[in-house]
Amino acid sequence: MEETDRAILSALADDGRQSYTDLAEKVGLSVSAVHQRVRRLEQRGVIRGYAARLDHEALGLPLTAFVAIRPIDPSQPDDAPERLADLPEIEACYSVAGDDFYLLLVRVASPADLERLLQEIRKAANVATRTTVVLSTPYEGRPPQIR
Amino acid sequence: MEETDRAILSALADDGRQSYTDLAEKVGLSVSAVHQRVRRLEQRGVIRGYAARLDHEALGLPLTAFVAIRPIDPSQPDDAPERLADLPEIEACYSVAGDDFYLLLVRVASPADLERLLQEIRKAANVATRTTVVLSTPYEGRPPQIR
DNA sequence: AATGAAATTCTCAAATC
DNA sequence: GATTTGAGAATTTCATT
Repeated sequence: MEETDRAILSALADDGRQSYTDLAEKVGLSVSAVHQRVRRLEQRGVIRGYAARLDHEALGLPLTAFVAIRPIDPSQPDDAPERLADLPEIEACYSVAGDDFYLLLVRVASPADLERLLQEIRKAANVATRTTVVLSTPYEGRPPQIR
Repeated sequence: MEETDRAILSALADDGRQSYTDLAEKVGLSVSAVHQRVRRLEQRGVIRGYAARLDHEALGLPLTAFVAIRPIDPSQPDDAPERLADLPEIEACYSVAGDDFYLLLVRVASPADLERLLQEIRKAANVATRTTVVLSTPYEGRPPQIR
């Protein structure tokens, strides 16, 4: 990874909607050179896309939790991620080493909604759940180390 | 939250860099009406910003882990998040209910780097760590439920 | 990687519903 | 109060050097 590309990626991680004009000034290249580099980073898959960063609280989803899940019957096929994929409260699903099989990151409006979601998760994937409620989020979504 | 705003937020969560022209077509309004709504959503803090979604593997950070931390000495002031804030491998820090105090999401290049990072975390914040390695990520960063 | 030019988009005013 | 129209400014995009 080259110096200029790193600068471009850092700038776009911080503000994904800034103009190529601004980007060009920051990295010290012409607009078209920056444009070409961004195109290449997109095509190489280093940049996977762009997303608005939305405020969960403002969207009415102030409650975040981690839900560790484990199959009730470990002999059954393990297709929990697919079975849970259309529950929109689930932001992420990680397959993990250790006692549990998957770790889910979920966002809900209230404890009542969390209770309902946990029931849905257990039913949909035939799993036991262990939930860790998030009390506050000192920081989240920080840009990855670019080197 | 109004129907049109929800459509705008969904579209921008999916592609944060699309033009107002495209957005306007999707939500069935004029370009300037969409522009004004987006401005308002930004000012209200519903849209907190825009970010490029970067590929950790392409950036040379193929190893993800969750690190639960707990103070060695619970009588000391609890300022772990600030003490850990300048470790760039830490993408997120959640304060959680339960046995642990904080849950960190970290990205590193290798098991050796994870080992080094854990030592740094323990030293910087005077904490014990319990680490859960992520084996794969069925999905991550899905858009929040917008209603 | 830079230049230059055409096509598109952004931005903001005033007018309209 | 929200949306549309219209026009000038800025940006994106691409061919050429």
